[in-house]
Amino acid sequence: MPEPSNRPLGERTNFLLSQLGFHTASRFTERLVGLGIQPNHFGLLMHLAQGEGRTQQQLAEALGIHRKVMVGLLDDLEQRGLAERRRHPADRRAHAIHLTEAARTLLPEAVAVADAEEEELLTGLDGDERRQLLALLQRVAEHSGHPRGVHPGMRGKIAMPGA
Amino acid sequence: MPEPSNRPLGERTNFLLSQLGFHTASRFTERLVGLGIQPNHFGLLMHLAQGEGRTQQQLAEALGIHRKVMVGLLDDLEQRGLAERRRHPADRRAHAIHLTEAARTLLPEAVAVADAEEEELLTGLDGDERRQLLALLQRVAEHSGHPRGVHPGMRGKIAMPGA
DNA sequence: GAGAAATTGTCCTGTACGGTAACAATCACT
DNA sequence: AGTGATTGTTACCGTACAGGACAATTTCTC
Repeated sequence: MPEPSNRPLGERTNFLLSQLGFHTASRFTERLVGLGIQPNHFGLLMHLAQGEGRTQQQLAEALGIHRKVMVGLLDDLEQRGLAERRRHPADRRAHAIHLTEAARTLLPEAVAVADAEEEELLTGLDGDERRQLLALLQRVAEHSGHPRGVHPGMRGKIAMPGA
Repeated sequence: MPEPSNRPLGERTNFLLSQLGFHTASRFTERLVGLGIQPNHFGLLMHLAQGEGRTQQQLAEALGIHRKVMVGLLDDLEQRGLAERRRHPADRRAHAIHLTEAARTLLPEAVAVADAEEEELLTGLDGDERRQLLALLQRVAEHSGHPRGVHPGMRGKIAMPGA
């Protein structure tokens, strides 16, 4: 076994990733409050935007969460007027999930919030450095074995300090 | 307001940071189970290692958490035989927190776990790329305004999928 | 086709956790 | 000496998550 290194936490890539990831997520959560949704709602909406009519089960599987959680998420979205459960044309047990017009209006705003968050986070890096960082993170993410664009924190709301 | 970009989540730096940060933290949590502690315990131990005898209040302040949480953390550590509350020499209300010998044995093992986690995470990047990534993350962290080496997730255990 | 097994969405229950308020003991200031 | 502030702790409450159970339907098996 290699002997443990003496680096402080602030010089460890894994610690920095966790720290910054938590920081961004919290910030994003705060900024989304104005739109009346949470990050996991945003993730679900994004997923729905690229393919409607799927069942709750399919959605849950794609996002790596349990069906039960999807029930709650869709309850939220439906009450918020952003999604609707229609009858599934082929399976009368299942629901076909669709976005509403309101969702199509809100989604770009949420994306703009994400853009603003990213911009604020990356202040201090120039264009080249941003591209470098993005590319490196993509390589690491690729190797981590996670499905692309699926956030492991979807199983549960992201903790928001001081809220 | 700039128009929202159409990039998928997997091409957004903030999303990748959050995704990877969550991933590493979960992995670290899992790996730490063998040592009988959690990441927030680890953070506290690391902090204690570079200065014992402080009061719970001082520790809580340094780590950005509430006194009440520190009570629970120290209860855990004390029960685990890793820290002890001694009488404070100057203030009879306060406790002076010290590490035990067991902690001094365990801490390097925990650091080794962190090292192993980092190594696994960064497989796929060569030495130069690792240095680049670390430097970029440090710059971003510097600008984020967080105290160095303090994890915002200390206020609460990091969620561990599937546990 | 008829019955058995699996699937979908939902609900209920227990459990754990975070945050607020309150408390006794002690210190600091006047 | 007395009043207010500080330290550590406990009790309380509301929320969130995992597990199992459930009716309605589909799919498989014979």
